[in-house]
Amino acid sequence: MIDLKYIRTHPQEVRNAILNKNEKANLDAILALDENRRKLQYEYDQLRSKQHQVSQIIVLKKRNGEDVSELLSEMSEVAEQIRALNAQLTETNTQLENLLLTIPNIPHPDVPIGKDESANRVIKLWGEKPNFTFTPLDHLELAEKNRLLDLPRGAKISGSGFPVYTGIGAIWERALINFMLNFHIQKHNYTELAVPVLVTRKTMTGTGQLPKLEDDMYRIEADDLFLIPTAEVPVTNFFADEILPQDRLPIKFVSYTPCFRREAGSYGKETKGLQRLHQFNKVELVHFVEPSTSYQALEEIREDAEEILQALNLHYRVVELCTGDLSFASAKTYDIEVWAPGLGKYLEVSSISNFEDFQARRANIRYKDTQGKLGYLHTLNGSGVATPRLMIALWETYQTKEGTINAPEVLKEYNVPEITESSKRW
RNA sequence: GGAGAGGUGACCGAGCAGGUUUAAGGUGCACGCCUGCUAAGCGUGUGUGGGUCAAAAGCUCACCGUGGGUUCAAAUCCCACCCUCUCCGCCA
Repeated sequence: MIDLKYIRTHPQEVRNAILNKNEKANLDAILALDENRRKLQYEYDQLRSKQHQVSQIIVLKKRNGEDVSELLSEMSEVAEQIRALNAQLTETNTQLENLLLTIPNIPHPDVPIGKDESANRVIKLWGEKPNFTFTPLDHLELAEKNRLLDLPRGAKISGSGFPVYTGIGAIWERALINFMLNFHIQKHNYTELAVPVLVTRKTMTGTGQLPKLEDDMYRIEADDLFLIPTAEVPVTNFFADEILPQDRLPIKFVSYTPCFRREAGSYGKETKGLQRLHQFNKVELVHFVEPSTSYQALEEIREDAEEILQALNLHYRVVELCTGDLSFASAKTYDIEVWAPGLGKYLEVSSISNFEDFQARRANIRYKDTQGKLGYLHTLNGSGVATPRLMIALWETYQTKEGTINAPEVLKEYNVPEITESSKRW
């Protein structure tokens, strides 16, 4: 959420942000409602103040046995006006709040302005595309050969986009999650959180998924709960409506959860194999920081996520998103894209964003600085990383001429078996 | 799901047969005084948000789980909901 006072004083800047992000929001309506609200508030305050004063007079007169019936009937009218004003005020505030929730975050000035991903900037390449002496298979072919996945049965159980990992495929999945969690906990000093995957509407609004993306969320209608699209939602809201002392910052959480996305409107786009799913697993990194340090923290999370790919020795690139490709709540985002040799393309495995105080305002997360002053802290997060596309890159990168798959060194510590002919155990 | 108890400021805790309580008192915290030092004691201050103001001060409004309602007036009365605890039932 953008500060209403800021909108009032910098309307053009907000207008540009909405435009550059390809969003729609009615700024004029907000400004008009704001003005009306302040007018109503003033009138309401005046009348309430009068009511308080007369109330004291009534008390005194009654005590002296004087007649107060005239005052009462006079005040009865004032009360009626107050009720009417209050109703208008409540209505105005509700409308204003609802509209405010539709204003996207303002991109950081450094972010390249652009309509879509064609304006994104590749800012880094790490490693090289592996060379094969044979034509590499894609992950689906490899999975079939080695019985690592069963997508048809997943579709039978739940519909398309709900994968079943089988045998060693499942073991690798579990090991990867464990590896990434331990890596961030031990090397990067994160605290692990195991959180609910069903959350309330308020929680979903706090991080900015609602109201905009309701159609993309799975919803449990009977209880008005939502399945989380990312651990960002429950983890960031962990401190909702709280005030943290500055000396506790930064706070860094890592959390593994399954993630659920309806992907409404994206059917047919890059859906082959594990590329786009309704349910997948992800390890997420979340930071709560003092505002002046948030861009430093953004780089830190990017490095933390990159190190996972480095440890697995996978080629990847880092992309800085342009304004048109930024998410609703983000001020600046990096995507990390890993190379998938079988598919012959880069796949997004991590998205790292600084939300500045946008989520903190929505979720009401503040901090108290050393002078005792209150302010909204900054929140950030990044995938560290999502497993399906990571798995694609792993299988496709570590495949052999025989169609088997070697295990990366770091996963061997997790007793991950090599994937060979004899791996087909069922 | 049923029955009961409860939800008040950083914390504890009074107020709850409506009106000088614009939330008592205590603890903690901050500053000051006193003291050889510490402790004790004394004094002062001590929330959040909105409005007004160039800004600060000041003034003012709102906030006693949340949302409605009754009333000239609500922490206090009424209704609905949420959360916590205890017991029962049901399920793991």
